[in-house]
Amino acid sequence: MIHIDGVNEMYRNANCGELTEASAGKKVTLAGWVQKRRDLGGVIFIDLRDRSGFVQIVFNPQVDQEAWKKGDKLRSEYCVTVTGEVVKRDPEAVNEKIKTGTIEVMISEITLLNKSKTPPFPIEDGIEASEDIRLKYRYLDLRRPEMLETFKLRNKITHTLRDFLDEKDFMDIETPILTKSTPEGARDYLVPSRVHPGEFYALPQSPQLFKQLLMASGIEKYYQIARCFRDEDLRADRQPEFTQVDMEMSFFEVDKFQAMVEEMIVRVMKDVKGIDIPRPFKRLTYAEAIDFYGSDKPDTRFDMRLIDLTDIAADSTLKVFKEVQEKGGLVKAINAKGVASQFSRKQVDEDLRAVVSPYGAKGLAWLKVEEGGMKGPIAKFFDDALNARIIERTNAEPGDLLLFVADKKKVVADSLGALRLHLGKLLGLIDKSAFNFLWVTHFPLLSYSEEEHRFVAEHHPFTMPVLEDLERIESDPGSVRAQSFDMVLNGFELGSGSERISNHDLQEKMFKVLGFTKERAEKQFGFLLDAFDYGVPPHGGMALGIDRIVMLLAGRSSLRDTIAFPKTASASDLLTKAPSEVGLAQLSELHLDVATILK
RNA sequence: GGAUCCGUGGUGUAGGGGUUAACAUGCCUGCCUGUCACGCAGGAGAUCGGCGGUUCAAAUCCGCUCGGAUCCGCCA
Repeated sequence: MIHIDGVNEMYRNANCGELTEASAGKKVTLAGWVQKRRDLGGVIFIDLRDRSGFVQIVFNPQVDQEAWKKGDKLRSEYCVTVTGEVVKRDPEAVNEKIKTGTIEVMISEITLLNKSKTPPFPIEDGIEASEDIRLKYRYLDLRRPEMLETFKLRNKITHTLRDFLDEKDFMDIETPILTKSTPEGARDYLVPSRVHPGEFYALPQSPQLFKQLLMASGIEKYYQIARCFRDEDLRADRQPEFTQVDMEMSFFEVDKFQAMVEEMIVRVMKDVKGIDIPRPFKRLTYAEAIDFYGSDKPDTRFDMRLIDLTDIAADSTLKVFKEVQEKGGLVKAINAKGVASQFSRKQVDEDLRAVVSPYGAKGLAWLKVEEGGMKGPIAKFFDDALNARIIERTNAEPGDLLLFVADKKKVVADSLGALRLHLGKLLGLIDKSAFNFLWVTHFPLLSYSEEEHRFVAEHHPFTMPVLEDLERIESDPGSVRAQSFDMVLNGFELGSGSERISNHDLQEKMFKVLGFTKERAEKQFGFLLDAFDYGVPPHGGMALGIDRIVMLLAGRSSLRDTIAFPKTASASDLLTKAPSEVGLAQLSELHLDVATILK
């Protein structure tokens, strides 16, 4: 695992974790860190760790008095190189719990390379140290085997991706980090220009424009493992800088491209996890995903679909149910099978309601299905005929718990979607070993922004509309679907792709629909429109988030565990203490000091 | 921008108006030649995140603040 090729043979000619009985009798030189010391007074045992694992080394005064004396001084995380003979352990001394437990190394020579302070937390798996301590001493945290394994996994994933894309004739091309700010979409990180007072570069949210320009350049197939930057608030699965495998190709055919991406994912899953993922992947349209699961990135490892009961609810005597329909809203429910007895009235009204309320749901109605009727505070609003219809629609049986939200479409989808996920986890309905890849296609091209009082691009402004919808782009922009697709894994969005607009006039029209003046479109994206005038091929592509892939394949719950030096929720780096203040001289040089700004 | 939770020896926790601030582990010293969560004996180590307030008395109650976590908004 660590290559033994003589490049550092003064320090090592074998790896700790790879020694086996086959090496018994050989003299080896190892280099690594003191994992654990067991000093029995005479003989001293030390677990010596390197990147490959660890092995027990033994200091015995009868083997070498000098080495034994030095061994007595070793402490946790001291960095050493040792030489000794590999010996097979006596049968009763074998430790079956460790990989190298049948052998040990009798040390005759030791060189202390560097001492260590006592580490703030033990360098081992499953530690309890809080995350801020781990991040402050990230270099120690990364020494822990489970962290090391995650980065080995990450390396294997990127390696496999590169190999695959290289086989498919994609060219790895770097695009600028200092680039142009395009305020559409996420907030940009800005970099002040020293040479151009008052002007700024932006760090790329993605290489989108450059990869499209590369298609205009005749590159035909491009990829990059690209760092992207977005100055938005963080989440457990969102960091301000993150890595994508970014792909774009000319003479683009959506289905063929998707098939290739599937092949790539299948390769990764096979090479990295040894798991066979069946193809083709499941597909849902955006509309179906929202309808069935209340989410555009549904976790399909369990079912529990959202069921539309708007029509039945409207026939009840419950006022809110009737009114919702008149206002264009929905009444939907999920059926939590067989768990009615697991939830007290209080648990539903408090615990489950707390799940839906952040999404704007004003209430969570519920019915417990019993033999011959329904039970619950709203049961009185439904007669037997309605109950029968509900039972039929929801496939309900005695013991089931039906949970209803009546509200605007978005609130119903968001809140029941969240409740579905919550219950899936709580009730153990999720097969944690499953990897459910899913395509979600045909997102809306545009969505109305209440804040900006205009339509904004759902994906980005370069996405090709579904051609048959195009006639409605001015009359009913919200109904136009996009030639876009997301890849979803176990409820996480891994990435988005689309066919791009490659026509000057259509791109101009899109900018117009998005509320750009001709001048602003020209100023911000003129270079792209110009490029479209020189025989740009039809093209498209997608980008997949590497950090999230690593997170899911490594079974971690935080993106931070997949990034060597991540940021906290407030976007700071606890190790380097970035961001930090800078001096006046530096600001002045960048024309950012108060005096210059006021001038 | 908003909500919730957390902050006590190096680390992880307990305590919750007056305590010698408890426990585990780690650390140090001594003893120990077959341990592998080594063992045994002893020891050091905490102004309870910071500031302010209430009180005779604050680690404990209140306010603000800093830091961390999760979520909503936000994330083309």
